[in-house]
Amino acid sequence: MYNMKKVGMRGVFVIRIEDDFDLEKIADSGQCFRWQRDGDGFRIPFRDSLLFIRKVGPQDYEVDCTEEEFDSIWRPYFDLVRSYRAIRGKIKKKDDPVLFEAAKLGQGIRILKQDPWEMLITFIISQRKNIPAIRQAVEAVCRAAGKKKTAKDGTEWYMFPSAEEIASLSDEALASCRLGYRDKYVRAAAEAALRGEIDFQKLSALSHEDCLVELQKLYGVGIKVAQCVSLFGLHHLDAFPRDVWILRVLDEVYDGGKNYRFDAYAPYNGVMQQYLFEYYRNKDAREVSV
DNA sequence: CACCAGGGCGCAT
DNA sequence: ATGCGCCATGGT
Repeated sequence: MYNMKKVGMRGVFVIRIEDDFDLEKIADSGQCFRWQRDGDGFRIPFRDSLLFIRKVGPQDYEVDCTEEEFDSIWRPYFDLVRSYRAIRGKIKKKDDPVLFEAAKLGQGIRILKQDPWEMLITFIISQRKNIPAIRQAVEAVCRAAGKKKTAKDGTEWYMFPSAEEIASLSDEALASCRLGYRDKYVRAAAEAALRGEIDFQKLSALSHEDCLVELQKLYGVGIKVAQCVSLFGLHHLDAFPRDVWILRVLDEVYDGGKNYRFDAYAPYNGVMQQYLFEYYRNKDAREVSV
């Protein structure tokens, strides 16, 4: 626990996180679509838990769970046992000034350990959508099929639905989530899961490459979605999803990717991908405001 | 191996 | 009001 020590304890307590950790940047990084801004903090749903977390000092965060819950659920979720500062330190300015700058601006981004089933459905839904639209569609699916929960403070929220819950939706109910042509992919994935054809335990034990091959056997899952599930759901940190922004930066800066040093950053190419994604997606806005 | 359709929303114009 | 583009994929 080199990057975290507790400062107090109660149902609400404050933890100190000394490693790279920036809630705003993680929330904006396109890996989680259900975080909700609440006052000066965030409400974060994960499986059957809801965490409220807010920054109360340079490295201090107030959380509304017990210490045991933080250690068993949220510390793994935030991947706090790993040093992202050390990963960032692998980037040398002279080798790659663009990635160096991206990582400087993206300091604080981490790769969350999210639920693989949720990631599969979420990234199937994500195709050809922008981030606000993904948020809306995912929330609609949760409201239509997920279990309703009430947090300790009375906040009502919906769990991400299981395969059974999604499969049991009528065509009309699923259509009401406005997933467009993706609804058939979502239904197919739920039915495949019910037939026992998706075993995330087995997938996470496979090599990253074999894992991608297996995921792509699912209807509606191509290389991009497979990489996202692998990175954000199975925590294969070398997975490198290529969305339009990454293809753009590879094309414009790295000669179509030929000059990008994948070998130098293995097995953390996925972390670098997050820095580049964030950097390039916000490039225009940054240039206008500066 | 190239297109191309298919939904719907965010966002700039 | 209107068109363009979005963390793609399957079909032809």
